[in-house]
Amino acid sequence: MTQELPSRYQPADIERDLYQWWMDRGDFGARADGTRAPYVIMMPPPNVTDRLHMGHGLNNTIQDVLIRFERMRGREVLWLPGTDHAGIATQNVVERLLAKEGLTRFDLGREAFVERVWQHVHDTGATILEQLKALGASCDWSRTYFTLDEGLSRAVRETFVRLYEKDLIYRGNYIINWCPRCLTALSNEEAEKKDVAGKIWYLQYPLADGSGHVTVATTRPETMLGDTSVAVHPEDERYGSLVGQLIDLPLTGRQIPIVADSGVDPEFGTGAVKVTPAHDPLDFEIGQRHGLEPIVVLDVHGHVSDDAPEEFRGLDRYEARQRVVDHFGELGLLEKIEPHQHAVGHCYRCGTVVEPRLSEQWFVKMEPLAAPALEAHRDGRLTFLPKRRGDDFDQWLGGIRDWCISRQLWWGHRIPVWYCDDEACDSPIHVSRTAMERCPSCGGSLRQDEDVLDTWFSSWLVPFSSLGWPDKTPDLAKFYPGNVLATAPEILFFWVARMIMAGLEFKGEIPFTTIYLHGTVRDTQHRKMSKSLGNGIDPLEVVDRFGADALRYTVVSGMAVGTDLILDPDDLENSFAVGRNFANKLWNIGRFVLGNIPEAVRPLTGPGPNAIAPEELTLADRWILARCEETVVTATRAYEQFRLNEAATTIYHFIWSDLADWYLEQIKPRLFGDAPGGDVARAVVAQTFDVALRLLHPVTPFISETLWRRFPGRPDDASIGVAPWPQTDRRAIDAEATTAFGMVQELVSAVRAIRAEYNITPGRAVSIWVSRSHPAFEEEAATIQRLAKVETLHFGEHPKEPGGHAVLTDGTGVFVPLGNAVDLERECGRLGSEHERLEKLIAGQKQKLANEKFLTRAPAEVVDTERRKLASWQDQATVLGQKRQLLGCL
RNA sequence: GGGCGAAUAGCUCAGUUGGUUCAGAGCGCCUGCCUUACAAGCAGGAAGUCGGGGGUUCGAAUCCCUCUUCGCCCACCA
Repeated sequence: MTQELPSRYQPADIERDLYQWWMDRGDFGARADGTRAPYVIMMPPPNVTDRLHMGHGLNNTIQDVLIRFERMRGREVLWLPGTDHAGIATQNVVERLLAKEGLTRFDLGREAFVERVWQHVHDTGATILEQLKALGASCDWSRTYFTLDEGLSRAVRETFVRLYEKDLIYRGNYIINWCPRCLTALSNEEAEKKDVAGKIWYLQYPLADGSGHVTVATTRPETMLGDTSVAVHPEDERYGSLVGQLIDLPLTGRQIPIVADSGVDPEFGTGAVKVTPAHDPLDFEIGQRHGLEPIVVLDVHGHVSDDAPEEFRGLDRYEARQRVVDHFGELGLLEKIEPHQHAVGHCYRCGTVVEPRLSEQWFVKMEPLAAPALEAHRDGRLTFLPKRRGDDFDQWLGGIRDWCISRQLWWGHRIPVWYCDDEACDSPIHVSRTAMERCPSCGGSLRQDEDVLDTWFSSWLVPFSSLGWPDKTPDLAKFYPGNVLATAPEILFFWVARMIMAGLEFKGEIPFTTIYLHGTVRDTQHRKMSKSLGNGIDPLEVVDRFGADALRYTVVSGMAVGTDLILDPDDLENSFAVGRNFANKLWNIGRFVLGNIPEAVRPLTGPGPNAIAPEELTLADRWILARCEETVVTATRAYEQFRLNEAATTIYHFIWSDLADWYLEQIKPRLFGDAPGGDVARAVVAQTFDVALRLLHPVTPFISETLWRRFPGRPDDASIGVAPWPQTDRRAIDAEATTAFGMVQELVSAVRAIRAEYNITPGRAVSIWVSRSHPAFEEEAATIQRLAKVETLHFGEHPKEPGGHAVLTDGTGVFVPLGNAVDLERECGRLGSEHERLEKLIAGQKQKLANEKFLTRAPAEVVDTERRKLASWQDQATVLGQKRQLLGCL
């Protein structure tokens, strides 16, 4: 595979075909029967509501980096993709589409509506998978799942039945969060608390005996229509004598008692609470304790129900609120109104203010499930990145409440419960793994529960349901438990925590050990990207314009663990410049390198007759090989520790600064023509670039593969994706070469700086004097001459004439004669400020080294280092002083 | 109301356990270059009292306290 590369980097030309080639090879598929150690990541299944956004781009890039890294390291890698039916979210999307046609789901009826949703998700589901491919995601597509697939549905029913049989699922009448728009119950997590600037109304409730009134404070006056009592704290002296008395509840004609309950906070409001058991969780509990019959005064739409006084019936809750307040005002019972900031639950899918409402629902008893999960965290089996997310996890599990799992929706897993129609049946409720027709106890006809399950009730099973559970499949045996879960922190409770609980409950093991909770993609104002704000970025647009590699490199390098990723949706060019520039650079390096190693290169090591002997290597060769080793060590460790940004930027720096800016420039003369040493340079550049590409492959798969495959002698069927990860060998790091070539770099930079300072045109060669020789300067003299455009390199004392001066860190002086070009004043100023800086450093350092405490308490090696630093600075200062004298500055 | 995090160059952010190469990168900006891989580039440069104050230490961007400003999570004070 050595055909020539196009001269321009056009990602679109390579990515699509390359992805297909990978697919055809089958490297993304995992083998359940293999002997390699498994490495498993479950993709957080994107919702089929819509195509992917940049957050998915980030999430899946991270996963693919980890997956490709481990695949190259020889693991049996399974990255299992899927999509989520996303019950309430998807139903909402389709309902909105219907609304545009002037229809509601009720116009269609359940069956037709569900059919309509299926149509929608077929489209979006397919688009999502295509988008993932465009990003380069190396998933095992043969195992792709959808949470409504028959297999996963079977797992859902299985778990429901098992939990029911263990008494961990129950049905009951409790206060739940109700969305009056979606017309369904929500879990506590689905009711997002948002701070709202509201009001608190102080209402006077007259005592029935006419002896006065009790003032209650409320943020929801409309609920007073359903009040069944007023509660005070039992030890609240202000109200002690009133307990047991009756109140004439205004507007309703009802009388309600004053009760004492320790759930009341005497500090808040007036210390007297109006109790609405049907519309408030605390009130519900108080009602239960005092045997008060709840009155549901708000219906499913949030309108006042028929159990309220006639004049309010049918009113929207906010209209009713105003009407109630008005009435109290007219009756002279409205004591005061205060502004009040408080947290109000909002439906996480439509944003409507949820209404706490008494309703019969199915629940999962969570405490027994949470305990083992808590333990798994506390005994260190779970690792959270960043660590502090583990505290959130711990806190949530510690205070966990039961999970309302029934939803009054049509799109989702139907609850596997059947009710007997025969009222006389003594066992009317049947929970079953399979459809039931007749009542097993009385033979009567059955009807299935109309409701569906919370969408998360299928997602929490994914780590094993996607592998065939409850069957004992080879996949399950090989790939459960998995390793890493990478997702956004928003779904830590919805999904991650529940997966851990389900894994422990149904499989006896945590489903993964590392939980990588990455940041959020935000715009330049740090706002979360969203459709409604119009600040989203379509990953496909980025891929089209700059390539998947540019997208991937940008997001990986730009985000450390625990931080967000800021991108400007109005300036994609700038946002993705880092990745785009780097991809382009790689391409050009590739063109240069591959164009200069047209044939197989000599082996760098080994006993073969053609192998390169160590003494054939130049200093530059040894240096770049050492830098390459260092990069392998650092990057590998960074990948292992999930510091992907560090891995990416380390490799970037090696390729761009070390390899391209220095090494490639250094070897050019050897490469051109039949210059001596060309074979060695080719071998070294081939080796180091090959390693660099492999290190980089997890981040930029397309371009690394494209270039890597074209290396001379590469078999046509070789793929970098399954090439071995570079070995790390610290012993191969040649510290001496690193230091020595570093001096050469320093010298070249010093001369360049002087040239730039005095505007010496790039074409004009100069002579330079270096105060003392050094083996590195001798060996790389030609390099110095070429890279700094030096005609003659002199060693020793320089002529006494105007020129530019510099001092290297080891005290070596550098002189560039400039004839009349030199501006003496300017040069003196430059050297003067440099000298000043050094003197300050020296003074501080002397003080430090004179400090008895430092000498005795600091480790010997630190003291030693500091001494050497001082010596070096003093050397530099001396040389600088001489130069200044020569120039007549002093 | 509780818990937690962040503040480093104009912008976006690195900085692993306090001490070599600790004050860095990319973008932006300034200067000069179309040097036959790359102008999406090359070379050089300006720019930060590491949010304020106090403390611990021989030594602090790094540890402790405090203040300010942002942000996140949790919460049945009606």
